[in-house]
Amino acid sequence: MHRDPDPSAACTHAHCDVIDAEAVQSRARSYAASKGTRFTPTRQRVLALLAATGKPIAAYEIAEKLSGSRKVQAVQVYRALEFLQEAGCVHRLASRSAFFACDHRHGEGETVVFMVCSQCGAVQEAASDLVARGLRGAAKTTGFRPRHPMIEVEGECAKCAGESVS
Amino acid sequence: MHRDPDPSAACTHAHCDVIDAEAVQSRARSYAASKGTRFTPTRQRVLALLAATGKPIAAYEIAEKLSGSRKVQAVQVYRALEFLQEAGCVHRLASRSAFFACDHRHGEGETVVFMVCSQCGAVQEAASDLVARGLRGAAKTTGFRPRHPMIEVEGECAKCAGESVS
DNA sequence: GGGTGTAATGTAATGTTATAACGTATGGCG
DNA sequence: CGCCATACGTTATAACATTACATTACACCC
Ligand SMILES: [Zn+2]
Ligand SMILES: [Zn+2]
Ligand SMILES: [Zn+2]
Ligand SMILES: [Zn+2]
Repeated sequence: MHRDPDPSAACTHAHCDVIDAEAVQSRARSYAASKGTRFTPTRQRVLALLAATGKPIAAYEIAEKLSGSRKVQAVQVYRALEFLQEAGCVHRLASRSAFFACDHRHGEGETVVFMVCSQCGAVQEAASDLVARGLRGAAKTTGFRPRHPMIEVEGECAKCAGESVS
Repeated sequence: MHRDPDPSAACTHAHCDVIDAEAVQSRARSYAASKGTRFTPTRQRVLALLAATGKPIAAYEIAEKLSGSRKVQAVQVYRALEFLQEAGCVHRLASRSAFFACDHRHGEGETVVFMVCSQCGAVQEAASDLVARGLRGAAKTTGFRPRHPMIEVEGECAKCAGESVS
């Protein structure tokens, strides 16, 4: 997600950009250190799966994919996801009740837009100052104090839009 | 929701603005007429409840509240909500999986911001052209074709913010 | 090494939100 | 009335998420 397409990338999935697994893992690791907690194997496995998948997937899907001889229960996945979201490595997409990895370092108070392709499901992120200003303006007229904006736009990514035209 | 506060309004709930039930019902009625469908009693009851409640409530909560001698099943509520959303009388709040009535007439392609108070749960709506432009700008940089934006901002409404200060 | 306390996990059950399937009823229309 | 589409009633199930509680793993100190 949210990286320039790289034709040489190891992704076999035409519509999924790959995220920087190294970067995102190291972020999780330092978050854990800063909180006196651990970046445990389960958390690592969930994050690695999300990073490799490159688009939003459901928690139960993660549980299934990680289940081998030992079955991974949904509750374990939710626990890992909670940690990873706090660490800023993973976002939840409310419109789909799905989770995806993010290798951005979002600044505090940054207003991020999730653009979700209705064809392939891939998500692109973009920070927009203009949107942020618009939200502040909208809030001002009613005296509302904005805290946590959530912006999800459904549409078609460049690849899918291109294909449907051809 | 989304009306100027009116101290003379019949709302006993300090934090819930009341919506124009008449207007919203007539909108549902004309939508039904235009589609050759009906604004049936169940649909009327769901809409009336939402209008009177003035803030988002869950589908199962609607079912409970409407249940008297005859129990109203969730599936009936979801069916009514589907109709009402198509009619533009009701929105779904993804961040809370809840539904609320709306007496706005949103223009086609209008970008609406839902501002949800984390204290009292009330929702205010505002259309923002600036946000719309921001979204178009963000989309442009990646070639994304936006279709259906969904913008939900959590924060504190003027009333609750005022109270917490005092 | 052994004791202690917190973080994390395992396991089972339950809660919450949403839809599928299918037969019945209703209402408009010719 | 007979037909057709819409809507409803009922049951079941899918999909998403959390609670509760017993147990284990780990860092820390002695
Ligand atoms: Zn991100
Ligand atoms: Zn796509
Ligand atoms: Zn509205
Ligand atoms: Zn409030």
